[in-house]
Amino acid sequence: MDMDFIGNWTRTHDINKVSQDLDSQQVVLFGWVQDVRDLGGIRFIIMQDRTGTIQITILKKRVDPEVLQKSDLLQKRFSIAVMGTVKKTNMTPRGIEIIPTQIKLLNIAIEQLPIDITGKTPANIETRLDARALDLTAESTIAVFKIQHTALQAIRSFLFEKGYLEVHTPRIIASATEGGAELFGVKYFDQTAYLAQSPQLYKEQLTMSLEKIFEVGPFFRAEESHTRRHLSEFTSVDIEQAFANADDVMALLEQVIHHVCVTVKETCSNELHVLKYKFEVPELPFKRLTYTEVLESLKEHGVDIPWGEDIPTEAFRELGKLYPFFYFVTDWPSKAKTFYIKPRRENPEVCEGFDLMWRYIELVSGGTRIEHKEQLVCRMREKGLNPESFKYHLQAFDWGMPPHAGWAIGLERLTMVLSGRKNIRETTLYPRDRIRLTP
RNA sequence: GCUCGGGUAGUAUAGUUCGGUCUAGUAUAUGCGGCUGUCGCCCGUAGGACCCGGGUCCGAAUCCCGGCCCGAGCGCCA
Repeated sequence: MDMDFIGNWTRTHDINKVSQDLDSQQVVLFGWVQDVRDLGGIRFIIMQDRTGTIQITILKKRVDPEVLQKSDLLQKRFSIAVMGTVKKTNMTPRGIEIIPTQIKLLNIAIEQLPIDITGKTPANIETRLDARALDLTAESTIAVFKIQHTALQAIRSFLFEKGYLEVHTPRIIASATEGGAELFGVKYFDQTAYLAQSPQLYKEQLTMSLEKIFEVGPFFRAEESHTRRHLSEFTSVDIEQAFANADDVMALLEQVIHHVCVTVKETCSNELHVLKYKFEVPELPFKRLTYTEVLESLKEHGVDIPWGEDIPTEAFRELGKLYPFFYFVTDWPSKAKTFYIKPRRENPEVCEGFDLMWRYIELVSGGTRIEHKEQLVCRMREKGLNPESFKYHLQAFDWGMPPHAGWAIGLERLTMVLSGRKNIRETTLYPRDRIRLTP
């Protein structure tokens, strides 16, 4: 099949920018064939780009024979350019259609696509991920990532506005940053290195220089987790701030989340409509429950957890039914949190760590950090960690480490909340999990 | 890692309980033909599948054993 060249054509409009205001004007559109409906004497080409779809209408008796001939060839996913006239009409949902004067065929696709991109016969997530590049062309999939983009943009602009500096810490590290989560090892010349599970230690160190920082980036956990909310590679939105405590960063966090919800709701109404999903902008402040209150609340509903134990998933699911929106869980037992979270001065059994939950999903975790070296070393030992392997981190505490606090949002989990997806792999372009390493 | 559940055309599924009209049904997709206002177009037509290996049996998609792959939940973790 002969292909055309773009030549001197330039795109004049994104497809969603073509409106009734452009009636009778000539436009040049680039995109793909999403669907062809041929009724005999009339043929409708549904053309798609990342912004939406538009109908190209071909009246076979009236159209230029060359255009007709070209349109005979078109199949789903063929990449095309269309020059044509915008026509106002009451016969399409958008009130416009394109009457083509010239069509260029830029590239072809196979006849039998591995998944249905129009949504008529939805495929399972596994099948979709195997053909992810194609799956990502489905309007509903695009919608998820537009929402993610909008959320991230909202977070960034909010934090920039508040004076946070965006930073980039290493992904390749020499040893465990936190203990706990398993690390992926990598060959690093003649040494063994690891993929970072979090920017935690670096961002803490940066509070003694840049004071208020944030970072968005991928982190890696070599856990055996096999659930709808875990990934081996995920995107973390981290902040850390000097001269602040848990209360300060919780207040910041709920404002960030609120701003994200408002922004997504305002600017992604089409995407939310495509996804058939609605959410309410949460009211501030978010509910704050202490760990002890959570246990009491669970006990009233028949779930008995001894104080000090971690809260199992099943209990969180129960809790999510009682508090179906955003809520904080604060004042965790010190032994249930990592070493760098600060125990409360008046009662060291509990700490200044918190989680922001959405129903049963842990969206964010954070807290006040320990700023004194001796206490930090002491906590490392309690957790069975060797302070020697943290010597480069610990030396920073000799140089005027300020009191500080911070948090980390799981971006894919936040996207689940904002898009109503129930599997985290739907909110990641190319997910990596216990099983999947491709595509 | 543990416990369940599953593997049938490109996709999504029915059939498996209790083996036999299963020559494996349906939808959608694909090919071909028809149709001038569709928008999940419609109508006709064609081709297309029982994860692999072994066993029981006159007979296995269905039962048994082994393998491979996948999902959900738990644990771990965030």
